Amino acid sequence: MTASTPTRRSRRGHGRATMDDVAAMAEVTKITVSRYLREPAKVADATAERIRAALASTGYVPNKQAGLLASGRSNIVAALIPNLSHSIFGETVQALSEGLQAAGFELLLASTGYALDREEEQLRALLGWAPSALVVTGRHHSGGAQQLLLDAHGAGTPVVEVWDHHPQAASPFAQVGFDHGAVGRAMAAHLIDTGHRALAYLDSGVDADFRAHERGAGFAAEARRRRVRCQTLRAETGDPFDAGRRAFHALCPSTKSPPERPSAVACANDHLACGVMMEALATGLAVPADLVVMGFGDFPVGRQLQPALSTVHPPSREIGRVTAQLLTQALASGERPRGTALPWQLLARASTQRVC
Amino acid sequence: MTASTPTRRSRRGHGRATMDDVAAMAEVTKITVSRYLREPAKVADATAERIRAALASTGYVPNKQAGLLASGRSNIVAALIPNLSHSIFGETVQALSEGLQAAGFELLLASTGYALDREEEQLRALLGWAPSALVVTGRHHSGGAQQLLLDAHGAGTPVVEVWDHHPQAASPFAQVGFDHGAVGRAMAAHLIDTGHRALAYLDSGVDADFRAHERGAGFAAEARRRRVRCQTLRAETGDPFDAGRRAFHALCPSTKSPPERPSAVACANDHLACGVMMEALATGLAVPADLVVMGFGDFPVGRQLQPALSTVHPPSREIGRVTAQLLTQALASGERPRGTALPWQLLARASTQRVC
DNA sequence: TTGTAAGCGTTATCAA
DNA sequence: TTGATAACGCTTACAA
Repeated sequence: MTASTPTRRSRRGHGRATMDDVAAMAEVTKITVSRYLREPAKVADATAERIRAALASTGYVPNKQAGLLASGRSNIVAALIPNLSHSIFGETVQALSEGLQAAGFELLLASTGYALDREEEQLRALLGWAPSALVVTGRHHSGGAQQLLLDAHGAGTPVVEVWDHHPQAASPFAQVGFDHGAVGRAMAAHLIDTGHRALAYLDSGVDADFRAHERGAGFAAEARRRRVRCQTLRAETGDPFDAGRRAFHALCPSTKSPPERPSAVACANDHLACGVMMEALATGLAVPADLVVMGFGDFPVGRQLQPALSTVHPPSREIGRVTAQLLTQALASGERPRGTALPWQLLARASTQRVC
Repeated sequence: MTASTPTRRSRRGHGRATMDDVAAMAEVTKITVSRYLREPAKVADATAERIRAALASTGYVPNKQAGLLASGRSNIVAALIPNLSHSIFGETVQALSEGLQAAGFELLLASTGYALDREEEQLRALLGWAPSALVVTGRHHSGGAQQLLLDAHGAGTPVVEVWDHHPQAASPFAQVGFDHGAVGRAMAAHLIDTGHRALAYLDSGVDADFRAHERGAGFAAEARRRRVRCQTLRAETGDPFDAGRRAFHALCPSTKSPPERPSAVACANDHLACGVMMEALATGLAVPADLVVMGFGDFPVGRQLQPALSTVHPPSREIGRVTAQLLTQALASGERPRGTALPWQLLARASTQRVC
């Protein structure tokens, strides 16, 4: 006993113990081992005991490709994310991963690096795993990618678009996120309500950051509706702090003062906003007295600045948590997942405080 | 011609086009299709043309479980990371993912949430995919996990420990990272060299953050060697900014002044350091005049603080990049990967500047 | 409660 | 240049 040299018969196998090895040691056939692994109750106690011993002594690890191929269903959820080094998506992925793991699913991850042309390629690679469900970011996809998603959807694979939830544009897929246009409008409204009549939106320099552009569009629309002047500027690519710094000078040349220049700048994210604010302070403008700045994302840095940065807190973790839950339910019941709009919060901190 | 209804014969299949469907349409057998997919040169031009057409019209996506099962090798690299919402690991994972994808590998990701007991479980799940290589964080593993890694290593699967590189402790696995003890010593040396004689290290509150503890040990050792007094405090769990704030009061009660209390505090990470510094400033201490603070990680926030936070810049992206490269080479050549020590940088910014 | 037979979709081997 | 056949390691369906 216990001498655990598994019977090696295979020519192609990779040397690990197989179910047959375990079965031989437990003096049963592999189907009984398989059954024990999935429905232990259906195996006699004595047999189970022998199988347990064999399992332990061989160090058996089931081969998933074989199992999935045989059963026809994978327990993989494939997710395609723009960028993982961005803590915002990191939180979503972390929560998604936790939720899925708890339910026995595995997360297969790919990132596009915000490159639209890589989306289709990556998606194709992910689909090769025959995932049980797909998670993609946003509702804007390249033509090829959209078709792949539609095919998967058509074949009954749940598809969830995270970080977006557009009230009108009826996507065929479930959306878990929020309306970025509404966020943009709320940002503009906040600034207008606190007395500003010359606004600017500093948009993300990343082409494929559609959600930032959408917030910008909402921002501009609200300004138009309220008949307030509004300027939009696209940030340069590269380090967002530096881009913000440079954008400040483009928006607020020292020769001008409001309403010639904006008295309030909203940014596509907190890092840009940070740059704008630091540079404003360095130039001698007071924040919020001379210039008001707000960002998006509620990055840790914003809370620590002097003055603290007003921003919008997105439901990053919630998106991951809810998506995991939705998918778990959908996969268990066989029904299509239904999207959810998740709440965000406008955090009016010191950087946009009205000065008396 | 385009009528693309694949022959559905299977009872258990999941409805996608298989290689047989493509073959039937191209009027060859599946092995020829398989060959075309892997070695197009070995297929006659006319045949290849028909296969291409069939491929496009069926929208065929190869089933990886089947391919991997048959070939015995997966192109999966499995990685186990403490936490993805932490931007430090996010950068590593992003770079790893980019490098692996470029070489045709896929990244299967799991996170332990810094829970040691989950490591073995997660590792076991990852191993089920018969990954071509394993990436784990650090060199401290639970007993079961260590055994699993050793087994994999013994079976010829490359194993890389990232974010660590211990000069003495000979790990059987390749290490790509740096010596945290050395970082701790350098931090202490920096503070002592700038005139401080009462130091403190604020350690991470996370039990499994072994690397932070190791930096602390190095820090304390250097202080001892230089005969400088040094105190170590474990941060509370929870929000690191708040933990830093509270730790400040524990370390520097208002009743004491140096050398009764430390004149320099090094922290396990920049967020803790931030908390310490903000609270010091709020309490009326000047930084760096009355108290010097430094962190670790070079988080974006540190550069933006007033004064800018001194810190250590770890090679986060480099670790991912080099690991991908190492594994790609090792898998191509069949040789074991060899570890690398990567350089970090101590960034002495304003928060530890000597005051004249 | 346990087992037999067939099959999942692909690739390796060897033959034509 | 192409194909027939047998794996790969597991699960489903159906018996015993």
